[in-house]
Amino acid sequence: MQKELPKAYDPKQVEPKILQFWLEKKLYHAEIDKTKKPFVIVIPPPNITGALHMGHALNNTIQDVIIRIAKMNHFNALWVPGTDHGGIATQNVVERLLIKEGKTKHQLGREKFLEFMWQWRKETGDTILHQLKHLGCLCDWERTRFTMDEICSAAVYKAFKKLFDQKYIYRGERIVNWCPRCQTALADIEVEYKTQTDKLWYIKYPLKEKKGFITVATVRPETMLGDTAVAVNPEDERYKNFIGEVVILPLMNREIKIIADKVVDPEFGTGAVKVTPAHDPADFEMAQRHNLEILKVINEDAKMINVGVYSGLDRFECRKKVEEDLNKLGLIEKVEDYTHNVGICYRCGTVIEPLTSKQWFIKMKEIAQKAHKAISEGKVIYYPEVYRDYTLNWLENIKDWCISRQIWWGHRIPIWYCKNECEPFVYETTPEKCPHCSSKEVFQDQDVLDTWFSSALWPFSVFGWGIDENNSELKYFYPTQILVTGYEILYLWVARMIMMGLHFLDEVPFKEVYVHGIVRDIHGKKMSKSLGNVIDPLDIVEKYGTDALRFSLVSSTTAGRDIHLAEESFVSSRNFMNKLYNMTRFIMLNIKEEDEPELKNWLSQEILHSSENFTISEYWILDQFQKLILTIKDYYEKYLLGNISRELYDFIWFKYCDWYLETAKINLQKEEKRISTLGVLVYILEKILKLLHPVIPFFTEHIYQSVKKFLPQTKDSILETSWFEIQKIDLSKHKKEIFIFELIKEIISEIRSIRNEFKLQPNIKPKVIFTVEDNTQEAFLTEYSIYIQKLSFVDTIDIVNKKHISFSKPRYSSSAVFNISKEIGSVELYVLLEGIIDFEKEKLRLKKEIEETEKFLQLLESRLNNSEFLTKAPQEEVKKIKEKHILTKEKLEKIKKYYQEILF
RNA sequence: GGGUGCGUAGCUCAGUUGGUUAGAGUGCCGCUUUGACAUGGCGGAGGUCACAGGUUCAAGUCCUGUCGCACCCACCA
Repeated sequence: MQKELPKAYDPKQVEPKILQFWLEKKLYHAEIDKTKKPFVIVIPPPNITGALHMGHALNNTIQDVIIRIAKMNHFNALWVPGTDHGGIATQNVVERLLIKEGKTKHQLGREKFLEFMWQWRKETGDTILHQLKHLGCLCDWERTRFTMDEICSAAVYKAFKKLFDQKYIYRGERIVNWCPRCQTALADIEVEYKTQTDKLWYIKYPLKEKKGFITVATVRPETMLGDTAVAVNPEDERYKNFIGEVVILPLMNREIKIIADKVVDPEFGTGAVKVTPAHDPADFEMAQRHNLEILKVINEDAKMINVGVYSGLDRFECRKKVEEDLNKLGLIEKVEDYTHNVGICYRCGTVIEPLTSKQWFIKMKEIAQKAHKAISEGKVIYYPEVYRDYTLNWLENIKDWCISRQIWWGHRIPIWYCKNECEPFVYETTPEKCPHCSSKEVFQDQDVLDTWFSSALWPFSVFGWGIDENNSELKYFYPTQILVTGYEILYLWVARMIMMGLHFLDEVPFKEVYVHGIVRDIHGKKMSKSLGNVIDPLDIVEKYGTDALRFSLVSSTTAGRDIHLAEESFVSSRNFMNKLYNMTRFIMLNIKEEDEPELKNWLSQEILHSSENFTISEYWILDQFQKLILTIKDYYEKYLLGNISRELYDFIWFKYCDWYLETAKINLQKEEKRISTLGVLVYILEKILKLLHPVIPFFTEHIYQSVKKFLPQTKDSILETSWFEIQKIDLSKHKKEIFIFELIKEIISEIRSIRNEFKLQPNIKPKVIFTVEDNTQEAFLTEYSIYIQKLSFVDTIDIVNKKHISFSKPRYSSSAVFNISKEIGSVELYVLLEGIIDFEKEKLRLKKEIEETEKFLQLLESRLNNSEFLTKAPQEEVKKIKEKHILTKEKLEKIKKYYQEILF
């Protein structure tokens, strides 16, 4: 390293070069290697409409951390990237573009529109992958897939064909959420609910055989035109005699039956409910159970049909008309206000019309059971665990999957119909003739598959399952190791991958699922353009650097919880990068050129492992480092990546820099200590870099390249080294040194505190006196007083052995007592403040200290007076409290005595 | 309506299996340009751990209830 090093770290200088280096070395690429265990992640493919947002940044950073750790743990790590065609969402985006150009998709027609889609996908579809590359993501770019590319489409076709042949796929007239504006069925998940207050109408339906009425309540009177029954609860005493009776449906004058069904809530309304199977999901189910007629009275444009004079009216106009007509007939018993949820289209806000239509479904029950079993047996492990139970619960209540969508963008359903109404058949391309009647007039289903159908196959479609299910890549890389995802697509996607993986390959698609939360703003609100609270990851990269972005994201995560992000977080991470940079800079600037061979020699001879001849701060930092490693190991096993980052931050900043580095400065002054001090500095630096690398890859790679020349064993890239190495140094014989350094730290903090309390300017260096009671104490204080002197900015340190010299307490001073250990006893510290301090302030300070100490003593005594504590608490605990009690008591007496003296 | 999670310093959050006087970042106050770093250093103020009970020698941590917030599922006329 040059002498002229900038004082601040500049990621913009570093990141492009490092990225280039990785790409050129192809460190991202993995091939089949039977000597190594594979560790595979498939990316949750981002939608091609997407520009990178914070959610992507989080999701992919986590994956990158995991894949880099795997690589550094010497697995054959592979991360497969790709994008998703995104169905409705993408079609919408492009449709809006077209509208801006004054075109609609209907004007263009299907073929032209799709051409436009593909063109668009070609131009903008991979933007997000480029952005991920710059985020440092170590995806195998040579394996980039797209859900509608040849490889993945082959899988879609094969899966569809198999499911069809196995009779899992069926076509059914089912009730779906229909958006009359968008003209398509919507998945349940695509329906939003809005709370609104409407009128609840109580309508009297005349009985046919008897006199009187049965009254039903509804908020949608127009649907009564499609009623095919009235239902009551079988247990409802009021209506027991009505079951089986026939009523005359007003306005339509149709006869409909009164049936009994236990879903009817006797508490609601009148306890009797009108049944409109074609326009209400619950009623539809009832109709299935009771074999009711399903009468469609509202069409796809939300206009009334099959209802005589009402036909052609809009559903809301019709509502008014029905109300009027019922009023005229005197059939409205009463009207109440009623607040309820109304389903609306998540895209346009139009009120959803549930209606029946022909859709393709997959029978899910059997397939779900296999998944349920596998998850219960622990074949898929969820982090955090709660998500396993959510998934199991969902699988238990699974419904058939509606896989047809009335849009154009997607995999067109490979079903063909024949003019002669033969059985529909599956054919991948255009068939020449109907296989049943050989008619040449065949036409393909108009619909496309739900976008999640191809997503569900993703973990194996990317390895070419669709083309050859026995290919060697699939055999080697499948099942994958871990899937990283947000909890919002646990059912839509994750559960379905598990089901499809088990169904087609008889193996779960991944062994582990890492579930993370959603990135929100600082107040917990979702980031959205309309709220104006979006933080763009690209802006953050620009301002603070990629590593700062990554570090903030990773260290903010805690097991499955949402992240509340504020820009300050990135400032803090940027500062940490700078701290890291300057800490390295300090070490580099202290290594002279002529030191290099000696230093390298020192590091290679593993003198370290002999665990002799270190200073106390070195024993201490090596001990702290050992503890850090064990903690990290523990966290890694539970994938607590946030905790790992926070631990590293604390260790580096508050231990390595604040304390060890400061003492190292002192040791570097001593010629005989120079090399060993530099040695320990570099030893820990190297290991820190490796541990940090998965989270902040650019910075660590950059520094590694500079540190390399001192290291005995190196690789081209830090990625090729080991993430994790248990330290081989045995520190068990040096507990005493470690303990002493802790004590020295305390003493230094105390003196600093006293300095601040009396507002001593830095140029004022007071004298400090320690009183000790024996030679042991004297010896160690003498040995280490240099640390105290330098780090707390004091002039001289006198050590008075009370055995030999009589000692009278200095008048103007501030004191403290340090309990070294039971064996060694305690030492007293006096900071001489004569001529410097305000005497009155000192009295107040002492008074406060006495109060605090008394309070603490009381606490300890109350414990020791508790006989049950003495017998039931662990012995160690009791012993600790006892020791503490004795020492505190001594301390209190001393302070009190001193306080008396100072009062004259 | 059913379920889950959360409520700890002004703000955002850590806090393992219950065990000394509850921590960090940020903000605030004071001191500080000393040869790694002012994107820094040192010190400080600030918390009845939502509330009420209970279990325990001991509860931020376990149990019950209440209130508040968020989300998931269902969407029942």
